[in-house]
Amino acid sequence: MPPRKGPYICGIDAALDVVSGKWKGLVLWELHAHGTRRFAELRRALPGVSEKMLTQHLRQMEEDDLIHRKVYAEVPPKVEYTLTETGAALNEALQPLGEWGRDRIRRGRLEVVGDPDTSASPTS
Amino acid sequence: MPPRKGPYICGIDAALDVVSGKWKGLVLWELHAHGTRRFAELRRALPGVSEKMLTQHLRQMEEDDLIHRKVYAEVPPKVEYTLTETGAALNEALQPLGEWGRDRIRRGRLEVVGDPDTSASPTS
DNA sequence: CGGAGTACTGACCAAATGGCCGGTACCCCA
DNA sequence: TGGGGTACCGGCCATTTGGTCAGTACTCCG
Repeated sequence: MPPRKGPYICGIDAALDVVSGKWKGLVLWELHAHGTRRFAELRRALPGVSEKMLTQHLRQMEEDDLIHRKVYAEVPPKVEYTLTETGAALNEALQPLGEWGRDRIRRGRLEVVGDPDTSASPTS
Repeated sequence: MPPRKGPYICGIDAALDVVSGKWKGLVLWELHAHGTRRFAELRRALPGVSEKMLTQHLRQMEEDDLIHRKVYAEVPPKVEYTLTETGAALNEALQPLGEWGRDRIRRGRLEVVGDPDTSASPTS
């Protein structure tokens, strides 16, 4: 694994690079919503995620300094994940995007079909 | 191609779904910066993109109602791409993310290694 | 008349991504 | 004593993603 692909053209793709991965957005979201989550809690929060992918994503995010991993040397293993400052900042930056996404979901992912020209006769 | 994968857990992944793709972020960026671009202009703006991928991405973005495609029935083909309102809104929503990404690039993708404990001796 | 440009499309292939399953080491509960 | 839970790791495989290359139809330029 190369140290995060290549030279970036603009900030957008640097950021997108870091959040691309089927579950990373959700992990960020979970951690943002709950502050601290254990491995199994995250797994349960992400319906359908495999343990392998979850660990893999978590490790990458740790390497990218988005999350912090705290291991307790206890007998039934216990690991807690939290957002780092950078991760929290990312989440802040993701808020408008989430807003946009929610809007999009609300409209059924489709703009109304009518174009401005035909808007002379509304709903009748 | 299913109509944009599945039920989304939150707005974030709905949005990420729509911008994931090696060049989509850059296309958005280009269109935002220039307003209107022709196919070949976009190709030249994205160093390394293949024509196939570019068309593919553009078609998906059109289907997602992010961009508008205007075909001129001229002899040497001419097609112009512009952002739709939705696309422009997406771009707005991406600004903070771009900001975050630029920050990240500036710091060389790495937080300073020193931890708070050792910060007693500053730069002297 | 040949070469380049325009905006694509499709075949074929390689790499990346992610899913399934099995194993680990140890504990608690019935 | 056996099953479930904890937090993983690794192999194998299917799907997805993206790249390379060739072709299209027609025009402009030298």
